[in-house]
Amino acid sequence: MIDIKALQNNFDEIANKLQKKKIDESLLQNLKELSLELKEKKAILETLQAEQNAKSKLFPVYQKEGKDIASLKAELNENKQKISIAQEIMREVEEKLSAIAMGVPNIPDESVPLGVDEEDNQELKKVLDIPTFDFEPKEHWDLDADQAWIDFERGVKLSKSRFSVLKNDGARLERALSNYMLDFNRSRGFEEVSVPFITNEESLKGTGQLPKFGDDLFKIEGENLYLIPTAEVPVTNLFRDEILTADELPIKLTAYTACFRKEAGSAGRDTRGMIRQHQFGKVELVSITTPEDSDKIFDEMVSCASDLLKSLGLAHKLVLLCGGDLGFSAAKTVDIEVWLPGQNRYREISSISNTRDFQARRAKIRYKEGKKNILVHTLNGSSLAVGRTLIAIMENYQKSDGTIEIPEVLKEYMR
RNA sequence: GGACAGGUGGGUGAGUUGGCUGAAACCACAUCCCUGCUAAGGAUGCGUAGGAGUAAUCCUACCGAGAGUUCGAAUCUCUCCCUGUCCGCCA
Repeated sequence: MIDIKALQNNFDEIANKLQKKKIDESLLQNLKELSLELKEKKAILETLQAEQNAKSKLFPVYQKEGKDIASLKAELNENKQKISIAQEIMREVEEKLSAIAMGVPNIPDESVPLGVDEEDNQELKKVLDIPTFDFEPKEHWDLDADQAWIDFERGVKLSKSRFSVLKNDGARLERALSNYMLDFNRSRGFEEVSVPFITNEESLKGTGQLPKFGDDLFKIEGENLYLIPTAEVPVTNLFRDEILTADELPIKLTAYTACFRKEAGSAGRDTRGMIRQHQFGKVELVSITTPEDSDKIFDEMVSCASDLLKSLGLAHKLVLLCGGDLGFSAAKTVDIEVWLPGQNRYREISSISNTRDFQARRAKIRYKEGKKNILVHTLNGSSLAVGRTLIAIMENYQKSDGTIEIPEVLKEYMR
């Protein structure tokens, strides 16, 4: 959630910054007015409540002194009516306010470039040269005809389209990759956690997937529970409603989870192959930091993911997302795109975001600085999407005879 | 899933004939004093959120969540959630 108080005080500045995400200024104006109205209505209610409290305390006194209670009681009964009306009014304003506030995206950083879509993203750097082949490199689904690593048909039989089954060395490679990634991240100071793949509504509100993006989630029928779209949800929410101490920070965690997405807005896109599945494995990085440290940790996370790809010998580039391409909760995002020779293009394989205090405000994650409680910064990033890494290895390590070499660092994980 | 017992501040734990209890006491923690050495003693402070005020301070809400009864609820009623124990079931 954005800082409503800041919106009251620096309206123009915030409205201006949110232009990058194409947010209508009238919506913000509405939000500001509602917040001021709420303050006003709340003051009215609190005055009435104070009166009720004070006068209620007179009852035992009157009784002791033998005074008449009836008139006082009548007076307070009347006041009680006023209170319930004031309460109703306040609740209405509050609901309107929170409905809008929960739907306003995070404010982009100063450094985020202007732009409407991925065309306007800014390339930061390329890492490793793209490999050359003395034959025509195949796409992973063609390659797979020889390997039989991925069984698309039977994935569909078991579930539906956009599900697949891994077999043979494909299945083993997936597990090797997950293990390797976790070990790599641990060597960079990220502690491993294992979390539920199903979370409740509160958690999804905390990280920003709800209430706005419910269509992207698989909901469990009859329960207030959802399949997680990313480990970011359970791992960040580990600290929801908590007040941490300064010396606990930064908290740096890594977790492997399956991720589940409806891909509601992606009809027809990437229907072939394993690029866009309803279920995929991902190793995630999550950091909880002080505001001062969050830029530094962000860079560490980007390096971690980039170095991981480098260690696998996979050429990639780092891209700074423009305002229009930035996600709902992110103030700043760097995507990492890996080179896929078969497709002859770079494809997203990781996305690292600093949400600043946006999620922390929603999830009430704070830390103690002296006597004050300060919102932490939360950051998350993939390191990496396992399925896409598998594809990248297939396409980059393919031989002219259709076999696939295993990257050196993974060999010990494949024994 | 069934039966019973519970859910109070960082922890332990008082508080049921409803009313100076937002919450005793103890522990932990922080600062200071004393003392001096890996101990002891003393003083003070120590929940969250919002609002008013330069500030001291004051007001409101919160004792698992929500609703209700009442002039007034941590204390009574209802619903839900969670924890423990026993039973059932199960990797």
